[in-house]
Amino acid sequence: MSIDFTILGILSYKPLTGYDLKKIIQDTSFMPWSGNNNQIYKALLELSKKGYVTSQVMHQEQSPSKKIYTVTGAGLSALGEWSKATPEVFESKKPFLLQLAWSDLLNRDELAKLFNSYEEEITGQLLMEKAKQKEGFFSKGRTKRETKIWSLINTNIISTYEHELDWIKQAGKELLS
Amino acid sequence: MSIDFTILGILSYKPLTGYDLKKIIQDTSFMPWSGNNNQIYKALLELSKKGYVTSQVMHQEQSPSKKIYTVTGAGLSALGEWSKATPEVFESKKPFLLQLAWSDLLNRDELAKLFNSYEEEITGQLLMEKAKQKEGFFSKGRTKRETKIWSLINTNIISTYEHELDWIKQAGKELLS
DNA sequence: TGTCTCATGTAAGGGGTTACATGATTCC
DNA sequence: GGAATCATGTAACCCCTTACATGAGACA
Repeated sequence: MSIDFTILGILSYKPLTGYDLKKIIQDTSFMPWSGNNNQIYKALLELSKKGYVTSQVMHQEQSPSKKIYTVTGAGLSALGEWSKATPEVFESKKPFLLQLAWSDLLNRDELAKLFNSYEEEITGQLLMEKAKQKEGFFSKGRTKRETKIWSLINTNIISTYEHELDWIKQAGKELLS
Repeated sequence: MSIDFTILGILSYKPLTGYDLKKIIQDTSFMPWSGNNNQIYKALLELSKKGYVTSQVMHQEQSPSKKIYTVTGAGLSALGEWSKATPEVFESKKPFLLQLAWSDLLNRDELAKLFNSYEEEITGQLLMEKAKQKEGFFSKGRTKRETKIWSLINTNIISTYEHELDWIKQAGKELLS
């Protein structure tokens, strides 16, 4: 569902091709899609049918032809409506908690190894996120307020991983000391 | 995939019916499934085929017959192997961040309303989680260590929502002041 | 009378994933 | 020569979700 609004949102920033959208979605961590083609091209077709986007074919000599998609007035107002809707609460889906739940089967060393590898994974993820944000699409907005909003989003993501890191460190101390 | 191990894990605590599993999965927040029947009964069939669980039909006079599932040795060792695997990092899928990303379309009042309703939703969720944990399956383990592990899981969930609450309050101050 | 709990299952559909297909250019 | 990037699309599959179906007893 919301991949539609994600696409409309990105296009509201500027007209882009499906390929461009794919790249943005792929390396924006708070967009929960693989960014692989099937969905994007399918969604663009549907959005066209609904009149939320229009496309223009650009022939290029060197590269293959592009379809540049532009959001319409109807698309923008649909996006605005969606923005105002009551937000859903996220569900905390952490596969690690599931794994941890039955880890009393493991001995002390195995448990310690599990905790260490999770800590390493999170640390790595945190570094990646920080790197991404420097060059990512969501660094500088069109208005001051948008820049501020995007900075809040980035803060949320980073601090979520930092919070998890704190938790796993504390948990390790409590369990393994 | 991991619903299989989740089922094995729960059954490792004690033998149960599909119906019991459904209820536990439904009201355990870190198990990311609807807990609705299709998957559970299907998974139990597959687990039977693989020899990870066995079932015994119990006829009852007043209620419908039950199938009580018990985890086998093979099932337990599969569960143990899975527990040792390198944990995946969770992805922070928060629909609210997606909604926020294009909220520069909204005016100040609409934005304030959006922030308030998210804060309320999270507050409500936090209360629910705290209530759940008091009576939930994952309150007291079989061993001291298991009790400690489950308490760490519960702490993770609660503090994740608390962290989100802190963030939204701070974000509101920064954006709307 | 109607809804809730116990108890097991089926049907249909949606959303997402990976992999495949094509074809040109650029870079090592 | 082989891999990566640009660019659009298709095919197959998996996981999960909602809704439906049945049928009995309990409770208001």
